[in-house]
Amino acid sequence: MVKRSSHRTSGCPVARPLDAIGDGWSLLIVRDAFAGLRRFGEFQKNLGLARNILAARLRHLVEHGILAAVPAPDGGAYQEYVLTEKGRGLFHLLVALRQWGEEFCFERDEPQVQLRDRLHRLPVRRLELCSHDGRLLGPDDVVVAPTPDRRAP
Amino acid sequence: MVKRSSHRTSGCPVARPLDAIGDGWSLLIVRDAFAGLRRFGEFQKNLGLARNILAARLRHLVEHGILAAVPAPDGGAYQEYVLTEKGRGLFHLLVALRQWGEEFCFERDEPQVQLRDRLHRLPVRRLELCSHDGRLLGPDDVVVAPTPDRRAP
DNA sequence: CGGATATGGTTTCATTTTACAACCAGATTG
DNA sequence: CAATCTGGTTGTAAAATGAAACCATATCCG
Repeated sequence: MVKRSSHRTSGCPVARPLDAIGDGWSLLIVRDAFAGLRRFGEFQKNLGLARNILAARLRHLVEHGILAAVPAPDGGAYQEYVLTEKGRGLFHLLVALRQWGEEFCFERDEPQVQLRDRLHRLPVRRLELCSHDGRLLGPDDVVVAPTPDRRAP
Repeated sequence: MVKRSSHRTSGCPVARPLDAIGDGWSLLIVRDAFAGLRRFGEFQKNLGLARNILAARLRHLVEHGILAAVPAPDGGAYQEYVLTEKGRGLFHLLVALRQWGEEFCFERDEPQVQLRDRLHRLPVRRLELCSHDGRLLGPDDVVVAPTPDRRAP
């Protein structure tokens, strides 16, 4: 083998993120971070993965700027892992994963959980992709095209 | 080692999908399937991955009901791989991945592509998560709660 | 103070997965 | 009927994964 293949140099914005979050654990760590978990032990207990793997994943997520290791919130001697702006940007991705899981990965008679609006405690809508003028868009309604030059002047 | 850990039995709808699409290639295959690719050779050439890995991934995606291997569209001797309903359900997930990649995985001066409305060729909006009554929701505006019993009567 | 225990990892080693390359079989082409 | 294209299936080596053992600090408890 030569090395696990990297998508760093791909020009496709679907491919590049997979280096950072394209494994079986990273997104679950991020999910737990959204849920408020911060400490190594909390993640380890909640996810049940091997500690060396968790350490490697946390390091990886920190390197990719998704989590930040902050030194000590309450004067404790250890560090905590908190979501960065980039990490919080994964919210819609997690919601998409969740809604797809809800719809396609459970039998009808299985107990399940759902996302609700914190204010009224009612189920949220499905994610929506809209055109500039507000029409709902599906797979056949979009095309990919070059982004206009964004270089600083 | 015992076996790569599975999330099949997890009750969390974020975790379960990762067995099906939680690796570095599956989502790219699905992306290409959305783009209209169907044949083994097309995927292989476009993705540049090893043929045995592609064969394994395609088999895996078919087993999970994301792709279907249809026998022969034009009387050809080989099969083609097409998205199922479940596979098409991954649209929003791919869009979320794409938008996150666009925003956080490119330098300002890199050439890039974006998603546009096919009708007017204008950039699409960001994905939106809305409450039942249409308010835009962020990470702090939602909670998870048990889904009411959905068993058939 | 001194030992027990909790926390946050790293190390070791066996197993699995990934990747590349070579090979093979059936269909198509010349 | 030989060459070649398509769609795979073997090898084989490197790398990732996972369980358990180990280690270094901190904190608790008597």
